[in-house]
Amino acid sequence: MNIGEAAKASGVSAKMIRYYEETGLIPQAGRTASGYRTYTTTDVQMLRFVRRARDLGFTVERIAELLALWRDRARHSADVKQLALEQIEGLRRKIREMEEMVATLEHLAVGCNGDHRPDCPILADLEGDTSVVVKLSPTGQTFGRH
Amino acid sequence: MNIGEAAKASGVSAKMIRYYEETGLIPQAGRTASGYRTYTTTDVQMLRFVRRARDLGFTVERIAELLALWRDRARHSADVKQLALEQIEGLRRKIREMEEMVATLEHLAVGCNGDHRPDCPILADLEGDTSVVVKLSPTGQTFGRH
DNA sequence: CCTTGACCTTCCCATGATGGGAAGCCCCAT
DNA sequence: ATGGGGCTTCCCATCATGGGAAGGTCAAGG
Repeated sequence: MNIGEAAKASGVSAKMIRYYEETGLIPQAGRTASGYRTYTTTDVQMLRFVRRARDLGFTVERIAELLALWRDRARHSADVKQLALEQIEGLRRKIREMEEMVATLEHLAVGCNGDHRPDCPILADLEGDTSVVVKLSPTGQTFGRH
Repeated sequence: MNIGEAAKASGVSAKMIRYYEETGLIPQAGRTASGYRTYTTTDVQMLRFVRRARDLGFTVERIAELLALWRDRARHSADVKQLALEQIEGLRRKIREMEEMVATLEHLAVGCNGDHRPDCPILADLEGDTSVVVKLSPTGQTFGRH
């Protein structure tokens, strides 16, 4: 099948399929006499694999490792699990960072009247050197002033 | 003061200060006769403002709006609050997405032995068309199979 | 058989925020 | 006056993705 069909069947855009091939994430596709790329159902399965891994937030670099393990029949499931756990770790770290941002913003927003007057603790905080950074305790309670 | 000092005082790298100036986020700095950029304490305050807003995850585009409000003495605090609430909204959305990824990965990881054997539900899921996507209910419980 | 429209190819450019590095000028202290 | 560190501009790279142009290909219908 052509790249367009493979794209539809895998959920990966034709643009990205070419990019993945160019960067070596996936092997070079077969070609027709006239130069069109051709894809087998196995190729589409691999593309779906990549797509799903992207949906789970893996970087292309990580996906290359996952694909290598996928192809390796003598793999150790421990290695796969390791990658998954590291991914969870990384996601959790980013989540925590963003939760801290949310907590700080909420803290500032509740103090803001939100009316026609100009006074606003949000701007005051951004401006001043008495910035509030709300840290999250493990219990989810907020505290701190910095 | 020179750009290096301003960078140290504001926490924004010299590279980024030039970039912000070039893209119009901040006004063009003054120059010495020989072409060096010069910064006043007011400029540094503005740079700190930008820095803090970045720390809260605002995009440069949003920060431009915040700076405009900051400079506008006739602003309505409602507009500032609006920006903050939208920012919270956006962060929450991303957090939710990542939490779903984490939930799915954890679900898959607990089913993986993590030993020397090759069998691994993580790869099986990525590969197959019986992919598990764990959706998060409002109570934090997990359910669903897709 | 030829046209038409949809598809494919490669190549270049852009995103957003950041950093690296080179070539060349400037400033200050010794 | 010399040396080292700071400044200038300019170009390139990141990461994953999309847009678009110029040109070749394929299949269906007149």
